[in-house]
Amino acid sequence: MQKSIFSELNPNISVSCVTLGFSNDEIKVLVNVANAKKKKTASTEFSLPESLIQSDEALKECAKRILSDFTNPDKVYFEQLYTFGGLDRVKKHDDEWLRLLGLHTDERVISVTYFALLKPDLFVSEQSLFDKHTEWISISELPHLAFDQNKIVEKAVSELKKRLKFEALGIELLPEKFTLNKLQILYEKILNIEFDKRNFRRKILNSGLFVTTGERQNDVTHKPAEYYKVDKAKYELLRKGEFDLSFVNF
Amino acid sequence: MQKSIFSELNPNISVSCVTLGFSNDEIKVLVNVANAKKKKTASTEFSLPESLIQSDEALKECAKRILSDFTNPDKVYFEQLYTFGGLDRVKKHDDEWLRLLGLHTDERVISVTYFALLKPDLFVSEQSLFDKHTEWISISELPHLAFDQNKIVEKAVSELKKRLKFEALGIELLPEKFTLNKLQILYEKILNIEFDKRNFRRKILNSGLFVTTGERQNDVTHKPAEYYKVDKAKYELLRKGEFDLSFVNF
DNA sequence: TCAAAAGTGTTCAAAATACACCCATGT
DNA sequence: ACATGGGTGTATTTTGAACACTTTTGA
Repeated sequence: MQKSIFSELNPNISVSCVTLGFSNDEIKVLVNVANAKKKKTASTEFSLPESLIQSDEALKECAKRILSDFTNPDKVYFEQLYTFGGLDRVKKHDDEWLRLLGLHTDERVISVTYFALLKPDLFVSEQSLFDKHTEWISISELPHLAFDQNKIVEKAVSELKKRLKFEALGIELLPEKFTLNKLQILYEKILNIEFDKRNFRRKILNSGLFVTTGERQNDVTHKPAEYYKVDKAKYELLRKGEFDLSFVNF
Repeated sequence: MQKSIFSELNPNISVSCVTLGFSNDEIKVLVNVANAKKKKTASTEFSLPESLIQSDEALKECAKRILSDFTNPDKVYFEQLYTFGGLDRVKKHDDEWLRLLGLHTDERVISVTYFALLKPDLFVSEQSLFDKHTEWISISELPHLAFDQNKIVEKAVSELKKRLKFEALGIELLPEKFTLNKLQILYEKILNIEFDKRNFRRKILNSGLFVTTGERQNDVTHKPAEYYKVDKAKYELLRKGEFDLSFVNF
């Protein structure tokens, strides 16, 4: 962050982003690592990307600014999650982070959190992440994060879970084209349950939300799977509440 | 509000409350009326109860302080809804309201909104509400509210709708004892659909969440209905996610 | 005896679940 | 030829939806 931005920051309001992704069949979250260039120790400090808000900046713009560090915020699904505003938050803060953020322990800070879902093609490269001290960490092995951020991540994951059923939100984590098997694994990882392959496929296809691309895998050492994509028109209707997925019960 | 409180207010953060109730078989919302003592005109100003936050006050405490004007905040169900933080909000503000709140049009304000569900026995009297310039208004005939508050009310109602199915949240709007018919009307008004009486009763009773009190209506000019109540233990589990209502599909 | 709401069961259609084998590909 | 994941159908059970009459009370 440049000094010129710092000078306009509102010291009472910050925005944090929980960014979720799906790679190697795992749901992952993007975190900053304080001492990424040293080797990780018990005291390695992980934290969510965040920033104080600028005086003339809408909350949503602030979230975009944070996301723009590692993706194209205009192509990413994100929305507001929750606002944390207890008085005890600041006292729990790690001094190093406070300094990084330009905060004083005697100021009350409310944190507006956003959650973002990244399709794999919007990932920045691992090298670029490394340069930024940023890493993908699987939510099943999440370390302790700064402040009360573990709660925030939990909330984001539980929101994703809730909205998978009626809004099929999980597809925001998949590339444009995907096999039904990847989709099933995604659902299984988010919901933490396993599905029967035949029943899963039937329900998915009956929903009418997915259509085949006609393309198939190649260079795989087994029967190549067909690639599917989302029916964009139906997905739009679904997000607007004008299309009902409720007959598909996972 | 006293001056001593004003002096500690943070001018950038406000809290608003959407308070919902159920009376005369209608879902209602509690609003402040600017000129309650004059007769209502097209220019009558309605708005949600709100306040700037005090510098040393948690968001939740601020919501409680607002609610305490017309109910006992310790006995009321309430939770955070959404945070509005666009830059255009202030410019839309009505000057009179700005003055009441002690705001300046050139300050950015983010509004953290809460929604509260009041059981009928926690209502303050109509007279007391009148003295406070506060009224219950049916959500089906909601007038224009100040700022962007109509959106906030819509969001609260849609949250209630979403969570009726899996968390049975609607019962926070009912008294301790209620007939299954009242429960059905409540569900119908929230979801805006009608149910078959027999199917509704079967599903409700199969859910295991409701138990009979053994008491019946008296002084009614028809067959007296049985009073039911919530099985508190199961309701607790439900709220914690450890009890599943998903087999009851409304 | 009338009006008004309470309470109660069955039938039919749709959806969920459980379950096992053959297929296409690269090596 | 084999290892790997892809792809398919049926039978059973469970759940949802539609539907109409009798009961109890106060006036």
